[in-house]
Amino acid sequence: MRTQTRPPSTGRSLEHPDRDLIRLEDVLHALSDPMRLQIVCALAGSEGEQSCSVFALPVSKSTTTHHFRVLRESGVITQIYRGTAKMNALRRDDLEELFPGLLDSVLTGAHRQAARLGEEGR
Amino acid sequence: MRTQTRPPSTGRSLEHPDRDLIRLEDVLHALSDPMRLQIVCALAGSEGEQSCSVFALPVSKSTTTHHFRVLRESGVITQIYRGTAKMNALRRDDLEELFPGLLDSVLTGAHRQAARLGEEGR
DNA sequence: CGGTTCGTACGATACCCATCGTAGTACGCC
DNA sequence: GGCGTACTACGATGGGTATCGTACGAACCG
Repeated sequence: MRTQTRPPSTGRSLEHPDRDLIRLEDVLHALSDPMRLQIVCALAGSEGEQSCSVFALPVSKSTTTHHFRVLRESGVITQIYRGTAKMNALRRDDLEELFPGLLDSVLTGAHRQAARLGEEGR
Repeated sequence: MRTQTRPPSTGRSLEHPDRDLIRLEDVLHALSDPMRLQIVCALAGSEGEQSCSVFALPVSKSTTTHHFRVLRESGVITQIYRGTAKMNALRRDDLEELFPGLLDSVLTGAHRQAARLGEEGR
């Protein structure tokens, strides 16, 4: 893996809940928004970190920031600044430890639903 | 199974979404409320139907009605009138068909979280 | 340094929703 | 018929939240 070109994280830091403080209700709520579910599916489909801007969501930048914050504060993703970009990654291990199988079943369900609705249900 | 003493359903009917119209976002939203998650856990713990009143939720009757309606309209439970009571049951088969493993992982996650938080996290 | 890119902060807005109380309906039973 | 139980309908209320635009900050590049 080519990690040598990845810029180091910068001074700015972001609050993340400790694993033991992640609550199932908050995770479910975070995933219950179509926009955020789409983000999570995209993150799961690509290994490693993705910047906020690669998703091209059909909402304003402010709204995008809002959704990523909800995902981070609920414990679904980690975020870190690298240069001007903010990189996002799923907290797969933490979620699997706390709620075994949950993330996978949500991702599978989302995938099946997209197929069932003919991709129009976005 | 003793079904002979169960009163038949009465004339009043209730709207339920067809299986194919159940949406993952709606299910996740329904489950993201602590009160409703508690209801679902209780329903899962007891086989068959349960009336609305056996749960003794710490909210008013109107609010209880509201939560059961959200669960029904999102496709998580079925409801049917039997005499004066309204009986509730999980739509296990439909959910399993649409979103395999989802309900089980949520239930398991809720159970583990309750244990982790020492039952105080209700 | 100046410009560009990426993301944030803040206020506004409109909508959603969890909660309640009160009044009412449906059903079973006496 | 009259009563009690179980649940509903409706309106109100307060808090949450998805959305936007605008103005700002932080880092990189030339």
